[in-house]
Amino acid sequence: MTLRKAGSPDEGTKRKPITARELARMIGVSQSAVSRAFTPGASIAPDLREKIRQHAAEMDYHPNAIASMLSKSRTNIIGIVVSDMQNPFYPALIEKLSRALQQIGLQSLLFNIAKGSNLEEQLSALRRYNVDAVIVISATILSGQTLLWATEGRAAILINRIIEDVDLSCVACDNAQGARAVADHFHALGRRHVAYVAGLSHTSTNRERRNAFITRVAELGMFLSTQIEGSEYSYHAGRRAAMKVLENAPKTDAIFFANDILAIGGIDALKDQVGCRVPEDIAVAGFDDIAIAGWPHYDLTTFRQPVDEMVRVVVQMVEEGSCAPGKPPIVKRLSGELVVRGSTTLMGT
Amino acid sequence: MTLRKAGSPDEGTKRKPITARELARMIGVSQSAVSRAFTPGASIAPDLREKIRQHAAEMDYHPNAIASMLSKSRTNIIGIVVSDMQNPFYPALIEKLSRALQQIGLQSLLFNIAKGSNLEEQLSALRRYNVDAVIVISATILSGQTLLWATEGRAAILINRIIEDVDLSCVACDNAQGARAVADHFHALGRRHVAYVAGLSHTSTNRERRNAFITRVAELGMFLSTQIEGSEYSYHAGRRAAMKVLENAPKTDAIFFANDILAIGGIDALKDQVGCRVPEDIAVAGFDDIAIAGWPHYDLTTFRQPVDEMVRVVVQMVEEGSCAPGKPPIVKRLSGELVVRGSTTLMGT
DNA sequence: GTTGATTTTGCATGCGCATTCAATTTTTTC
DNA sequence: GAAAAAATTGAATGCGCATGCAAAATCAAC
Repeated sequence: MTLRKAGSPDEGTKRKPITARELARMIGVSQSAVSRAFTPGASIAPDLREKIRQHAAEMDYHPNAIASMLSKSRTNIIGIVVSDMQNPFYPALIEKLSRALQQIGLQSLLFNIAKGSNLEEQLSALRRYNVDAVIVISATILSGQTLLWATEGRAAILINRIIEDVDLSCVACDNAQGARAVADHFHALGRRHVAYVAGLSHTSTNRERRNAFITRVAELGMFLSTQIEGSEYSYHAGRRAAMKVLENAPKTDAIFFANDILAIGGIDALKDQVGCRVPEDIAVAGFDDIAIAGWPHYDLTTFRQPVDEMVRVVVQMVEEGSCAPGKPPIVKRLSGELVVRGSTTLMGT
Repeated sequence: MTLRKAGSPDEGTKRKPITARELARMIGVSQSAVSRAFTPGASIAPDLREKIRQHAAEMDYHPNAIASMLSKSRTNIIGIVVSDMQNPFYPALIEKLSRALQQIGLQSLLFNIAKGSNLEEQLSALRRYNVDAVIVISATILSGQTLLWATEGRAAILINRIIEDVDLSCVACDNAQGARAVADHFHALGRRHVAYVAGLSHTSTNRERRNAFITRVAELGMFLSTQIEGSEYSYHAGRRAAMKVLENAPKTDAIFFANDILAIGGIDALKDQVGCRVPEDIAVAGFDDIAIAGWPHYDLTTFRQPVDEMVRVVVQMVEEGSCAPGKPPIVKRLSGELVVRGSTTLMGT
C-alpha cells in the first residue's frame, strides 16, 4: 500500500494508474507476462511471477478489473435485486450475502427495485452490466416474465420466492414446515381459536405458509378464527391487522403472523391499544427471527429462517455455476427451527 | 422486451448477446452509428438514431456497459462502503442513496467492511473496479490513511464522518446542533441531572455530540450525572448502558443516547429491568429518528437527521464531480430537527 | 447553380488485459 | 550427448464500444 507522496509535483492531479504494458516495459518483460503473473494458474515460471509481483507492488500497479472483464467476459459481479429494506430481515440477509460473496472475490451490485420506478430501465442495467449472476431477494413486485427477461442469459437464483410458471433456481425456507410447527405449538399450548395474518397475499411465501397453517389447524381440530391479508409487510400493517383480528373474531387466542415485523406491530397493538395480555390472552408467533424478535420487550416466538445456510447454499450455487443458464433449475428447501419465547409461553426467560 | 422463443433451436444454450457491430451490419450502417445512437448528445441525424434504436429494440440489442467503461474510462458505478447494517439507520440510508443514484443512471457497488476481514483486500477491489466515486457510510473501522489510500485518485465523500488529518469531502448532520437541542429540551422539561451515553467513543460523531451536549449542559446549569461510552451502537449496548447510568448516578432524570438504537435498548431496560417510568422518572432522547423511534411503544424523542437532504447533497456532489480528486474537499453541514415524542413529555400522542 | 458552412457518416484506432499460437528455453529420457 | 517432451515466453490479436479525423452529404447564402 504505497501512499501518495505529499508534495510530489503532480499533487492534486488525477494520476492515471499504471498499466500492465507500462509495468512490463519497465521490468523488461512482455505484457503477457504481467498478465500471467496476476492470473492464478497461468503458465509462468514461479520466479518470474514473484519478480513481477514485487515490481508491481512497488509501482502500485493493480490490474484493471474493467479491462479484465471485457476480455474474459466475466465480471465477478453479482447483481442483487432488492425491493424492501424496511423489513430488517433483508438488510441482515444482504449483509451476510455480500460478505460471503466478497470472501470468494465477488462484488455485489445493488439493484433497488422501487415500487414507483420503472422496472425495465432498472433491470436493463442488470443486463448491460453483464453481471455473472443475479440473486433476487425481492419478495414482491417482479412478475415471473419480467424476471426471466432480466436474468436472461445469466445465472439466477431467487431467495425465498418460487414462481410456478417460470424456470428459475431458488433457495427457500421450508415455509410449510414452519407454519406447521407454529400450528403444532399453538395446539400444544391449548389454544383453539387461531388467526392467520399475512402481508402481501399473492406471494408464494404467503401462499405456502397460509396453506400449510390452515391445513394443520384443521387437522389438529382447531378453529381458524379469521384470516387477514394486508397490503404490506410492516410494523403498522401488523398493528392494523391485530385490531382487525379482534374485531373479526374476539375469541381468538393465538395469532400467527406471516413474518416478525408484522407480529411485532401486532404485539404492540394488542398490548397498548386494547390492553390485551400476550401470551395469556393471545399467543403470538412470527416468522423469520429477526433481531428485534429477540429483544426482551417483544420476546417473540418465531420460526427461524436458516439465514446462514441459505447464504451458504446460494454462494455455493453461484460459485459452482450450478444455476447457470441452460442448466435445469435447482430448488433447495432448507428447514428452519421454531424458537419458542415469551410471546407464546410464560415459562421462558 | 423480447422474450426468448420457447423451443427455439438453441434452447438452453447461453446465447451471446448481439454486439453493436453485428447490429450495424444488419441495418447497413457503421458500428459508430450504432454507438452514437445510444450516446446522448452524439452527432447523429435524429432519423438515423430513431431507426437504429428501433432495430436495436427488435434485435434485443443492449450496449455492453463493460466495453463502454473501458473506452470511456468511466464506469457509472459508485462504490458504497458500509460496515454496519444492524443499526436500521444505515439500511434506510443506503436504500435512499442507491435509489437516488439509480435515478441518474449510477449503480451502487457494495463494499461491506467487516471487522474481521482484511480491509486492504476489500478496498483494493475498490480501486481495481474503477468506481467513479466512493461514498463511505461506515462510521467506524477505517483509519484516515486507509481511506485515503482506498479512494486515491477518485471522488470520495464521507457521510457523517469527519477526519481531521485527512482531506476528504464530507456531508454530515450538525451533531452539535442536535446535541444542544436535546440539552435545551431537557432543561425546558425541568430536568437537572442528565446523562450522556455513546456507542463508540472514538468516532467524530460521538465527539461532536458529546462535547456540544456537555458544554450546553454546563451552560444551562444542569449536572452531567454520568457519561458512558460503550463499545458499540446496538440495542443491547443501550440496555447495558442504561443500567450503568442508574448504577453510577441514581439521581439521573434524563438520558441522551447518542443514537436511537441505543436509546431504544435503554428505554426497554429502564422499563422492564428496574420498573423505571419513562418519561416520568427519566426522560430519554435519541439521535437519528429511525423508524422504530416512531413506534408507539417507544415513542422516542429524537433529533432527526435530514436523511433525504443528505442523500440529495451527496448525489449532487457526485453528479457535479465537485468532490473529484484534486479539488478542495467540501464539507457540508446539514441541520436536523428535534422530534419531540412521548419519551420526554406526556402531552404528546 | 455555386461556393462555403454545417451536419452527418464511416474508418481506423485505442481502452487494458487475456489468450492463442508459435518460438524459445528447460527438463527428461535413453 | 542428442532427441523428445514439457515448461516458459513473447508477439499478435480480440473483447465491444467511443471517438478523432477525414470523407460525404446536406444545408445556406448569394
